[in-house]
Amino acid sequence: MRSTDGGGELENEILQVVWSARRSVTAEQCREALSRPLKDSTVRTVLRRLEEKGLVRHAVEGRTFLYEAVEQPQHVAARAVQRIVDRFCGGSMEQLLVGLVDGEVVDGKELERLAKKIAQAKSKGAGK
Amino acid sequence: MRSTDGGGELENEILQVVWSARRSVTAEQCREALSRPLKDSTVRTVLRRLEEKGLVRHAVEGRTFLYEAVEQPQHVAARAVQRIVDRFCGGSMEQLLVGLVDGEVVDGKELERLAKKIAQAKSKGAGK
DNA sequence: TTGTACCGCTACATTATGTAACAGTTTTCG
DNA sequence: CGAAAACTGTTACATAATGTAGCGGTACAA
Repeated sequence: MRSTDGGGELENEILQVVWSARRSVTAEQCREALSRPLKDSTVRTVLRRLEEKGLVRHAVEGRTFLYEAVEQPQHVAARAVQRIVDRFCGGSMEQLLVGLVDGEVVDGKELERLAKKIAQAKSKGAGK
Repeated sequence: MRSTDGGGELENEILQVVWSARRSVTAEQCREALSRPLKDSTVRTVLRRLEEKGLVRHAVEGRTFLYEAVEQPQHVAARAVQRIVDRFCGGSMEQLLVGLVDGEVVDGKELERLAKKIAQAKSKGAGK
């Protein structure tokens, strides 16, 4: 296995479904939530793979598997970004940010505003 | 082809070599720069694939191919981050930043400091 | 002219991913 | 009770990306 990311497109779609569920979902519910009509075995296979990757886990309710996400999407995103920083920015978060602004992925001023906002929220919310 | 990223490990290593070169490199120079002993045909194949992905280009000097990077690593990183934001953060850069701070990939204060620094540098350096 | 240095093309194994069939086991309903 | 339904476990197979090379052709150097 290459990474602990969402990997392929279908895996990603199903992961989104799991995340969008208030609490947990069954394979069948996932299947219904998808746009394309896929066989239930297909959905179950993908869910199993996501579980192997540690992205979802399941509990057993009666005979049914109830899947739920292990991490919040932002955390998965954070880990992915960490890898990017390591791979392409020599581990420098600053270089990444410069690249983001430079590549117009985010506006400089906007980035500053968000950073300030987040830092404040962080300091206020008493470090757990 | 799945993406325009660095893809696999070897592709990434070779891409790093190209980036680390002051100007351009030959397949042979790449090969020498790698830790593992690989056949030159292997290195050339990977360079060709990187070129197909638009990550490097080559010029011909005499009979030799001189490879150079098309984009700066930060730009490739920026594109990768954009995809992550789309996939895992509903397109919200703010959510990503929150995730980064929350996941301790970067400290809140540090992020703020960097953002400020970058915004300033940006405004000063007159719009390109 | 004979290596050598290089390139173009082809090949092949492994892994990730999409997609599904089938078999086995409980419930459930007529 | 017996068959259909609902679920899971297992296995399969095709396509793509990637790692890793082999070979054959050609131009250039000694």
